[in-house]
Amino acid sequence: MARGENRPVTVRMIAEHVGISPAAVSTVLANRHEERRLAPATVERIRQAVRELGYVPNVAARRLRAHDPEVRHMELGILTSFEAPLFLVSRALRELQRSVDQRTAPDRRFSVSIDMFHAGRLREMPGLLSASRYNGVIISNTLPADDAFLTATTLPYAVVVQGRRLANYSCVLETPGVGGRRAAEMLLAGGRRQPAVLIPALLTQTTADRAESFCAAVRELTGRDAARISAADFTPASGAAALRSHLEAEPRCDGLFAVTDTLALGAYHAIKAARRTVPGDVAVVGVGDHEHADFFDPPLTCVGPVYDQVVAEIVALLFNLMSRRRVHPTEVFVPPTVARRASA
Amino acid sequence: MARGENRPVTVRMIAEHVGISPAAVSTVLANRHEERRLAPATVERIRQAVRELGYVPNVAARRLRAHDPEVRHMELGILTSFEAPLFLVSRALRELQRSVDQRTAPDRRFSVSIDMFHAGRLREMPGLLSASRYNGVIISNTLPADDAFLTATTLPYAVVVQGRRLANYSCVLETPGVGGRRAAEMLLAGGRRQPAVLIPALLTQTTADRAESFCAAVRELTGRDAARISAADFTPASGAAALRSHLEAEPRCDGLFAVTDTLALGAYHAIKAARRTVPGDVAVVGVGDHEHADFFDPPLTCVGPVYDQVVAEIVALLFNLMSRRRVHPTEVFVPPTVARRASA
DNA sequence: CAGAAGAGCTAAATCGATTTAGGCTCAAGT
DNA sequence: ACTTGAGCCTAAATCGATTTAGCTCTTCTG
Repeated sequence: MARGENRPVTVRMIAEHVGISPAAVSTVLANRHEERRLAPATVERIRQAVRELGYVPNVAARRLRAHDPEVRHMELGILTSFEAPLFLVSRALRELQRSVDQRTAPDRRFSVSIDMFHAGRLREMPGLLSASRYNGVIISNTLPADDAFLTATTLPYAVVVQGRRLANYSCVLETPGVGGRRAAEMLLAGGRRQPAVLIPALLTQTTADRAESFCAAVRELTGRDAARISAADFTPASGAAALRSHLEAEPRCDGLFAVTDTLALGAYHAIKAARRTVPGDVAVVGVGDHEHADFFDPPLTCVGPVYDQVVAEIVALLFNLMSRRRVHPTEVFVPPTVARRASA
Repeated sequence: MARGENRPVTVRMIAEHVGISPAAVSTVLANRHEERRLAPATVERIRQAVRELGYVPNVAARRLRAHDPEVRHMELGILTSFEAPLFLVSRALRELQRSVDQRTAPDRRFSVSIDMFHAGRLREMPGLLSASRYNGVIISNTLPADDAFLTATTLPYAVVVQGRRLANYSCVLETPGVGGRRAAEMLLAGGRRQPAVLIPALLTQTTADRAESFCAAVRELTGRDAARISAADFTPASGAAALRSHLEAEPRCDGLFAVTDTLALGAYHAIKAARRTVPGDVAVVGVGDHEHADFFDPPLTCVGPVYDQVVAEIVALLFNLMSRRRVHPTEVFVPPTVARRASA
């Protein structure tokens, strides 16, 4: 395997290698050699060369040439991190697809895809800066490092950021300062005296805000500080581990705000393992408008924005940006609501 | 909004509209008019025209022109249906990304994205047939209609199909005929006399096989037929509803094989709502190597292939196909294993 | 007033693949 | 001997955007 000097293999290179025209190579690659009557021997030589040289088609070139010039094609993407739960993203995608299906016309088509980056390393995403991949994107689940990168950059296409405020970007997010407060109020109104918040080590802006507003509200309403329990990541396992330690250190803990549903699942496990009950011994409030929260045992009381509404706002904004009907960055806030179930 | 005769707006059209060269328009679009010293008035006229005409850049053209000719770019996709749970897909994506990160070199980059289709309507996916979107794809969660479409077609790029056998495609799937049998054996060995299987209305091939092999094994081992409980879809809610009816009609039901984890979650709910216990009154076996199954209450015993192994096989196959080291379709079977937990 | 400097813009090549129209050879038919 | 046709292949245009090299005109300098 030679490296370095070997540029990507093109149709032209194959043609030269075989001593034939690019047209013939293209014909074979498209499997149209029969109708175009290429000699079987030639076809074989071309195929051989294709294999030997390790040809990989350039999809951009193919698309450019192949597309119907009557149809305009819009490429939309949802960018999220590998580390984030895909669940919300899939709802966003579904909703985006719905909007897009409505707008699809004979002369107007859309492609929607999900792309993922490693949390905190959005800047390394290939093609992010080049405007050569998307007509518009939704960016979600960024960490502060990603936010800093975005703020320092201007992406040359339509962007809507979900779940955080960023200078110069259009953003859709939960009204800040409210979610955590609602959770705190619920727990305290339920007579809990030792409320704690369970958070992952890496916080997105919205998650951090939830934790902050929770702690602020607890302090304001009780004069004491809420415990902050830090889990290694978002998984139930790390949530369970973190809560287990906490319950040992602080046995009087009687109320919990878990900032993701996966952490809440782990928390349930730890609470039950410690032979306590939800909500009898420990009340739990989760986050979001989770489609499975009803099936937690007990069903999980949640605080969060109605997700469909968030997505609808995002999609509307994105299309306005792409059509340039809106030029300046806009912030849209969706207030969190409480879905009262059995856990608090 | 005129329709029909209006072809997509190109840079050239804007240039003609303004009475200037395409180069100038391109300069403005790239926001490089300062360094290239375009007159502010001209810039404004161009911007105006861009807005008026509703210009949408052609990303394929941009990419073709913009890319570094030293670097070969491979586009990989994971195709799955909107209706399927995204959870497994996200693991596949993560694993694919890992492989891809390893293979990334200065002269070799990859893009990986998830694309979704409506279950049963894969054929409507734009760009599927044209070879102008992907260098290689993994197709997952297809329904019989999609399978039929695929069998009748030859996609002009590397394809690996997950979870079903299709003529002329390379496939990776759970060893057929085994998973359901294991589930049946476990339930029967646990002394269950009235085992049932809970399935969604729309069955993928693997899911259907699990249900079949379960029923076959029950019949073989007991001489009686297992009950088939059909849920409207994959959601916990529909699983709960279906099982509720079943428990009313068939109160002696004491063992359940739920073919997806979401259905199992719904099943737990219905069983508890009927004031029965898992596994005391009803033992439950789920499917897969689910990262959250440990945190179900009680933890869910599962039958299924080790998912990481499945993904590893898929990725290996895909790369072999793309490099043309393997030309003929191959089938890879991954045997299901049992993860024994508390529910059965 | 010649020449330089700069402002403002354009022509044309280019990215990689596809496809249309047509060219050349040789054999068969008249 | 001349046409016809089949077989096999090529030249060149094309998709839409970007960029380099360079052109023209004005203004300023010495």
